[in-house]
Amino acid sequence: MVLVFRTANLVKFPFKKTFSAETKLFENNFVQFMCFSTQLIQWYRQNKRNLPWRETTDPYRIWLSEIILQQTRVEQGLPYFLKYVQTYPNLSDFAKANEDEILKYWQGLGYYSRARNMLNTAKQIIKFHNGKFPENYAALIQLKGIGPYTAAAIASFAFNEKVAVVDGNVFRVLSRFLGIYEPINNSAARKLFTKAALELMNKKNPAEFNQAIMEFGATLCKPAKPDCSNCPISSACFAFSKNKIAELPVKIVKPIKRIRYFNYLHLNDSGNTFFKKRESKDIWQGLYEFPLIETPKTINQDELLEHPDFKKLVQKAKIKITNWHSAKKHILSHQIIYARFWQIEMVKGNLKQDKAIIKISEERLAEYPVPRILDIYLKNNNLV
DNA sequence: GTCCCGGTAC
DNA sequence: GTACCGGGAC
Repeated sequence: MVLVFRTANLVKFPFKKTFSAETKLFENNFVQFMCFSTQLIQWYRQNKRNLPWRETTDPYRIWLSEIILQQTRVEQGLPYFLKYVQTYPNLSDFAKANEDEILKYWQGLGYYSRARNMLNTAKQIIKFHNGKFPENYAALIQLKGIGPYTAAAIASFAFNEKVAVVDGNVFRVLSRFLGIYEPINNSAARKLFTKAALELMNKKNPAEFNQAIMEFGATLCKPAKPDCSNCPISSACFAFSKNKIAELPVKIVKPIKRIRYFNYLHLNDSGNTFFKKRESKDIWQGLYEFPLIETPKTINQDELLEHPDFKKLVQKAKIKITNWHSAKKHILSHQIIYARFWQIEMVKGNLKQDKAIIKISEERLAEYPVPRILDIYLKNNNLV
């Protein structure tokens, strides 16, 4: 399907923000994206799912649906919506409910603060707004549980206010279509995308435009495997034309920092110490380190002595903790390791027989490959 | 099993 | 910036 753009509908690329160099080129070639709104709405009318909250302009029901749909897929949220509407047909019914009741119906949906906030907000509206739902974005966003997205959704769907919804779908659709490389999990992104969405919006029908762009993102311009072959605007789409669909939207990857506590046993057995090669599917595979006891949190001397792994290792040998160090922080791309080195004197007896643990002279420590954090420790203690 | 997705409150 | 949650894709 070829998209025919009418010159009369063109507007200038409305953003000062510099996009990628490619976007600039794209801008020259495809200023035609102005039929975006028309095309999208046309697509929406032909492809929309029939959903109960689309049959109403009752702000209460729209609010209910929008809160339920936060962080939630339509298919999962739908039965909850029906249950709530049936049980509480209007706001005052809802406001009279108690929290247990509301939460019971919410059970399984997750993010339970949404339900608690809803009850709170319902009561607020009864008390401070004479039971009448606030009718504009500014008033809506004051309410608990209603942020920028939900305020825009209610304001446009129920009252046709000219405000753009910016949810995950909108980020995706616009970043792909316009070639916006601003990372969507940056604080600057919302402003930029809100501006973009507002520029593209059909101001005569904000409600339908907002519905359309989100439905489009949810069912066609999906995060993975978007259905570009059936897309009515692919010919004007930056990502499609430049084969950049997979890289948009841009998201800053924030590695999850797993926090771990390592207790390294620097044993001294008359000039010898012990090393163990790391074999498991974990960090530092193949490197050597002191016998390690990993704990879920930081531990003190008594806790170390009582630790089952420690007891298993030492068994009946007589030992003495001669020194310990405060935990050293070691940051990897995806983990934070707090490593504490315990210096322990073997007074009498031997460690548990363990083929993996090798006994080595402290003079020869330098011959073994060790993780950075161990290397630093050994250097600090003049051992390498 | 692991990874990815997603609005708001604080 | 991080906690809150469950589901779907792989």
